[in-house]
Amino acid sequence: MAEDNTNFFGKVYAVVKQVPYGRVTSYGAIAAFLGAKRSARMVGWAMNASHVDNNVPAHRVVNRVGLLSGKHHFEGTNLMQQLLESEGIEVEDYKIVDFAKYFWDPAKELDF
DNA sequence: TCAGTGACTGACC
DNA sequence: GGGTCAGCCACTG
Repeated sequence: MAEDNTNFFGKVYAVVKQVPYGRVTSYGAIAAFLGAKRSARMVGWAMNASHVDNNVPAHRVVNRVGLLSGKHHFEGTNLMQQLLESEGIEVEDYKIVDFAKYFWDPAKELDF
């Protein structure tokens, strides 16, 4: 399941859970960190499957430009944005403002 | 087994 | 600056 870091999904969950409060990362960054940069879609798919696991802050994972591409997968139409704003992240029109400022790179900040 | 699909990304035009 | 295409891989019917 989510805690099993032996498979790709498990690794994705493990990384996403390490994202600090008030920070965000991208699908590509996670994929690259896991050694599968070309498999960013799998990260997104993992998020799709992670909605059953509340411990996975999927709202902190956005695409490479900071756009909340997965907002429609959250219950409300703006739940994802509200969650980010509640963490002090500026979000405008479903897009993170100063994305680079809040960006958290697992390859640099994390060390598996 | 095969084909379609997707919460992505980079390259090209 | 924005639209399109191909590559990537797991899941579903």
